[in-house]
Amino acid sequence: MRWGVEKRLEFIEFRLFWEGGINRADIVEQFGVSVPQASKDLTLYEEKAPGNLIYDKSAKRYKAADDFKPVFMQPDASTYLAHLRDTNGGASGVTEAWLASAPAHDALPIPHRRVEADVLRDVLKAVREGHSIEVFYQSMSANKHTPEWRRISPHALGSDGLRWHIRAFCHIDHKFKDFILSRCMKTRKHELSGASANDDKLWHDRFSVALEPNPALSESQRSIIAQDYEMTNERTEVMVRKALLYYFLKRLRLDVADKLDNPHEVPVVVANRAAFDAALAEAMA
Amino acid sequence: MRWGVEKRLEFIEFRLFWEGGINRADIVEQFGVSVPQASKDLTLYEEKAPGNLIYDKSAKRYKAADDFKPVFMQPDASTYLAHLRDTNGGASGVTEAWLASAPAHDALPIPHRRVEADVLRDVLKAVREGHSIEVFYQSMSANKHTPEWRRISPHALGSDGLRWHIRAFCHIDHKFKDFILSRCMKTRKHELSGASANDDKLWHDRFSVALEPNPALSESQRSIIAQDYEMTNERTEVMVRKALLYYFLKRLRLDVADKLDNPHEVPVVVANRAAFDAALAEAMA
DNA sequence: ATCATGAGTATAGTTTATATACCCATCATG
DNA sequence: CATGATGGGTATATAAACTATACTCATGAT
Repeated sequence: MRWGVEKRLEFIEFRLFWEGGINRADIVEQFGVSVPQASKDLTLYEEKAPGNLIYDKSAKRYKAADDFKPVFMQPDASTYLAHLRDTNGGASGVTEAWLASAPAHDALPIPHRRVEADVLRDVLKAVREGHSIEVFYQSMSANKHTPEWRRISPHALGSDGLRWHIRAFCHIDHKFKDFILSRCMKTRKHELSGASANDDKLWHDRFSVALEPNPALSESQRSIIAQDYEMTNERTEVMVRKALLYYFLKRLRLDVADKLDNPHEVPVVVANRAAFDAALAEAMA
Repeated sequence: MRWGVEKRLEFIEFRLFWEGGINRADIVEQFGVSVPQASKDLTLYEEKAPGNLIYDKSAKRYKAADDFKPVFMQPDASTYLAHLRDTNGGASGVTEAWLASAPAHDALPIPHRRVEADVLRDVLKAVREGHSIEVFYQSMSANKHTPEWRRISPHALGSDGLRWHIRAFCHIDHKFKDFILSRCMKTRKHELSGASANDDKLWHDRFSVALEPNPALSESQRSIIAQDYEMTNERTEVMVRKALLYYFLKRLRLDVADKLDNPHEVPVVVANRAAFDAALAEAMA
């Protein structure tokens, strides 16, 4: 089956499963095919997935059968929720919007900072070809009050969940550091690299964070958490690069959770806290 | 032009722009077309976007021209980064992986909890059709030690950035509350709704959070921040539903930033803090 | 010198899709 | 209760897209 046809059948199934129904017009809108072709697609879908499709003459709409069994996709809640998030801001549009009758919804507005496409593109090129590069960078350290040109040898990108940064060898400070992408104003001057990616020890070394359900919760609550996080013996290990450990601490509020948050807001805590703190100290040195 | 063709041209352009080059084989792999068709696509791309494409005979690879000008997509860093994030866990696969020569990268592992597709599907149905529904829910409040059936009238979905919850009228507590999706084990018994979505005042009311660059930063740093966040007079307003205000506080660490974090980690702070606290108190009542 | 690789092209034939036209069932409306 | 609007189905002829196959060319590695 051709790629386009497959996609349309997948779309039909997506709509049936998540929104309960579909019309020819939906297919026409989404893919720009003709009305007869949309008819054929629905007929074809019925052939490939017999019994999933029921035409409700009264509602004038195809509906999903009660015993609907997906064959073109795995029913996955996180996929649907990702579509939902994408319809929210309307900005990025990574996924095509496959949702028609989405529920009322809202995601927390995260004020996000713009990354220049040309900057990212040039950084990617430098990583790919093993170059060093100069970035016009606004540092946030106290003694840097204006942006300045800095030569770096980038080798990877990292994300703390809210924004991406470049992992690079800094030719000024002579060590590997993080450079936040949105603070790179422009780039110039590709040259030979000043360091090997292999030497970035903190990037390659990982610390195994042991998580356990918050002991302040009831036994039943803990077991639910353990189940949700797919723990064994109420324990799970998350491997985190040492270069990302600090962000992990902050993002999951591990530094303040026990003091400031209610236990029911803190499903999991770090079980190997001493080792964690030691690894963090190493990473911050 | 047919939808499938358009998508392939878009793909060609994406690869050229972000990865600097493309081969016929890439198109064949991605879309399952024949080799001659991939050739035709490249020829067609050259027609539609003259001058963008340069064949490097030595490298045996099409490369992006120096003066490359996208015509099938807007060059958008966040789209690329979303692709990048998707290749990370490998789990969801919202976007098709369009990246071949992605840089080394890693996103902070956020331990995430599984949402049952059937639960979400049933909740969506209830929202769509204005039903109430029973969910087998593990509450985290101290006195609820085991999951129990609760009747709710859901009307919307909300996200705090880390996980989604249902916004619903609770038939036990007789008020609107949040029900975290991953803690809904199963659903049953659709009935008539117990409340109108319009009555959920905290959902519909929004508070305008005023953000300003952290005053602890230098003037230059503040002006950079102001520019990044597209502020005018070093101010920007973010409208947040009162029902999400508490999450906003926690996620952006607004409750602890001034005490525990270094100024350079906290680009923005709340400018209308008194009003913010009042709104928050109202929302938590 | 030979071969593998990646690309281009030509031909014949198939699949997919369009445009157009006409038919049917349901339901709301006058 | 006729009427029309809506949503769907189907038939035909035609056009576009795509495949399979086969052969050619240029480059660079062995």
